[in-house]
Amino acid sequence: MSNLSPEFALLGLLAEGPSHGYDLHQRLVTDLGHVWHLSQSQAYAILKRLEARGDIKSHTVEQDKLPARQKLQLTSQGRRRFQEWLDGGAASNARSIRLEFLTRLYFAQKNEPEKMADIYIAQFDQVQASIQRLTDLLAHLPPEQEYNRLSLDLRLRQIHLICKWLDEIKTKFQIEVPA
Amino acid sequence: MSNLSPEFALLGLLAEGPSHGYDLHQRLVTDLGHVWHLSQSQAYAILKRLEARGDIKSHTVEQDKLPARQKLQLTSQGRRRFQEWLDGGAASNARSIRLEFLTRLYFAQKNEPEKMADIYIAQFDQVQASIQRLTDLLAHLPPEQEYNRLSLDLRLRQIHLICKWLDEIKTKFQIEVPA
DNA sequence: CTCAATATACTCACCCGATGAGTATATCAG
DNA sequence: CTGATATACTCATCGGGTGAGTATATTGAG
Repeated sequence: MSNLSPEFALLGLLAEGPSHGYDLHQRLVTDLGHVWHLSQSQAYAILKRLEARGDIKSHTVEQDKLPARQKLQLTSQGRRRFQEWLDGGAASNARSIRLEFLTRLYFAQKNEPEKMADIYIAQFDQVQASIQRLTDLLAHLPPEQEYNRLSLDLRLRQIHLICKWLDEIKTKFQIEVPA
Repeated sequence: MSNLSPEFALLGLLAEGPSHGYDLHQRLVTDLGHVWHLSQSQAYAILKRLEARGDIKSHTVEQDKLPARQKLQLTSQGRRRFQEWLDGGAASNARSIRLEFLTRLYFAQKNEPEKMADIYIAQFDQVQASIQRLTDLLAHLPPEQEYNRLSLDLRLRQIHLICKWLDEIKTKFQIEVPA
């Protein structure tokens, strides 16, 4: 998968009730516009793909005066895929943590706040694993590889930074983590 | 452009002398494999595009035993484009700084070390501008936009981190910056 | 000696991400 | 009444990225 588009964010918005492309795009921009940057046309493209995959189904609704809409609904498969994404994974690099973790938290807070702790913990564990992986890589990197070293070094520090940021999020949302 | 592929890295390697796809890919992986992650097929795809654009020209060279090669050379346009990239721009977000700035520095150190300071300064200035931009955005963000705020906040901190990292690079390479 | 792994060199089919422009109608403010 | 903004969606085009396939040559382990 290694999915870095707001595909699941759209699925999640649609999980709150049937809607249509224009509206989903608007809502995503309003609520998560500084998380995901999504053009209108790209939103439609993703929705089309989701429909082709069977996560969404659509039918045309005529309107009195405005152009017809494609009313979209989640299929049960789509709902399952969204739940699996929400419960299942955790992102592993800086960018995808910012995007995916925040999106997971957003939907959890809205719909099932009791899940926030699980999401937090899964992400925290993943971050620890990344620190381990990058530290090992750095330790075994031949010393003459200066530029590779600088790159890995920055990545490692970025992950450490995310650790601190996660900790503040834990406090902010009063997430209880078992010792 | 907002180009986030190792296009210019390939151009830069070719600037050191005519070569062919397989070799360029190998060298990129060896020297900058933890900066750019580039599959072989993607390397060929980029080279093809560069040829279509007229930055590269190729001709077939038969070999005794091994498969024929497409020998690649920079055109004068390609050389110019590479120089413009090297001298011209500076990346503005965390990821592209890691990728592009390090790549610029790599080629400068190899071929024209006196340029390192200019590249450093251009990047530093760009980072200051990003800090300004993100700080302003955050200041004007409505307080109810929690998730947008968290995202911008992380981005801002990442840029601050890069500031420190840049400073260490300055020391490491003994770059002299006028006050 | 032989066979399998590795190296050389490149191609192809496919999908996803992203932009920018275009289309058409409706409403609202000045 | 006119021009900006909102509603609603389409299309062409490009670039990024994967995974598998093709074909031959060399090397090394048993």
